[in-house]
Amino acid sequence: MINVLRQHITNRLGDDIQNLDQVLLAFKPIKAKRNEHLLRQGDTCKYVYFIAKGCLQVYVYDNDFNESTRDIVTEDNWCSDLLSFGSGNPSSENIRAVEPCELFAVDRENFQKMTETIPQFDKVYKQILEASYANSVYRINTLVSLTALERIKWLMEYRPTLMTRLSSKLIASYLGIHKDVYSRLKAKL
Amino acid sequence: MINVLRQHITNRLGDDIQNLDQVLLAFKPIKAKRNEHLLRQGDTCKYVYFIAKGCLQVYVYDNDFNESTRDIVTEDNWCSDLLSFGSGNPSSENIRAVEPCELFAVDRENFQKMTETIPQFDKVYKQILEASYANSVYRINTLVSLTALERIKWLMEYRPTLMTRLSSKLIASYLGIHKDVYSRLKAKL
DNA sequence: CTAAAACGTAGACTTTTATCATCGTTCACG
DNA sequence: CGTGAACGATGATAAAAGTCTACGTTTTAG
Repeated sequence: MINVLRQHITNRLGDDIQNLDQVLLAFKPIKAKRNEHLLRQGDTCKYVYFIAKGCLQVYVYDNDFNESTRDIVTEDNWCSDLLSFGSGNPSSENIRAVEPCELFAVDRENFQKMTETIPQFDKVYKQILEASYANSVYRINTLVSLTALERIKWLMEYRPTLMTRLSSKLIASYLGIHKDVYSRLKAKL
Repeated sequence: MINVLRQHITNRLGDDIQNLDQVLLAFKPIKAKRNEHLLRQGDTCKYVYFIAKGCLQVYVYDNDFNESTRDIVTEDNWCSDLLSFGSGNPSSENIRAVEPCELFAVDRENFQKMTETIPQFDKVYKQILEASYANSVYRINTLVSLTALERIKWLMEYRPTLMTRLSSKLIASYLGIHKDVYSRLKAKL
């Protein structure tokens, strides 16, 4: 399974990477059960996770204790609260496995050491950041410029597999609408 | 005015930076008039801007050709469409000066050369990315978890100067609500 | 300086979204 | 297995947000 991570990195940096085995050793394999939490708000985010298999939800609670999903991350991607991870400050977010997951986790100490000593790993970090940022930018633009119905259509076009793979409740919370509304609008397509 | 940029960098990296003068030379001073565009959707974003003075709006158009503001960036911060800038692909965003601005612009060629050859500048780039990303994460969480009224209160608390400094129209578009709604809700506080 | 344009507020009204309750269905777990 | 909890759909209703018009004020540009 670690080969999924190896492949991910070589795909991005080419296969002439020194220290790749050393990098891979810093990652701990972790299995997360469905609904298991990897991070709770108030705790410091101690790891960056690479998802080899499964799906993670990053969410916050609104004033009425409903979940609002900032991001849904699937296999072959990275997931963390990078802000808390980088600063050591308590996180305001929660991360939960919405499917049984196979993950690789790297802690802050190893992560920082590698970004400082292994230039290739530093590039990986920048790519994680850039990809996360790109994703965020698109998401903000959809949230501020589209209606609920348009956001549903957007998801169908750009991340169609999510809609069949995940519960309606989760999709609705990702789109920033209520599950009842999602159910009705979806029926009208 | 270039000293604002010099100060910004030394504040973050300490003042023992080699090549700082070389770095600063790569930045072109630019004055932008109120309402002048620095980027139009469809064009490639050629520069990263440092704002020494003034305020920039990053926005997209929705289906009805209304502006939806992804971000508002003020002095002592960086602004760009990093996705288009990094990839060279056409941007889907627009950037406009909402006040007369004094900017420092660095183009892609110089930027990439510096990230590769000057480790200190690479750190600056990572900090720009991290700050932009952190900002985006907060923004997504407010957009998915707060009502219009709550978002107004949020802005009053965390970016109060924006509310007095900018037009209601712009603030409303930043909050993802219509100007009429913003006007009414504001009156009810 | 002045006319035109843009802006901010307000009222009336429509549409969209949220809330609440209900009811089969599905799913998880003992 | 069976049973209790979670889920998804739907109707009725309430609340929130959007739309349109109007009007006085401010800003802009010639």
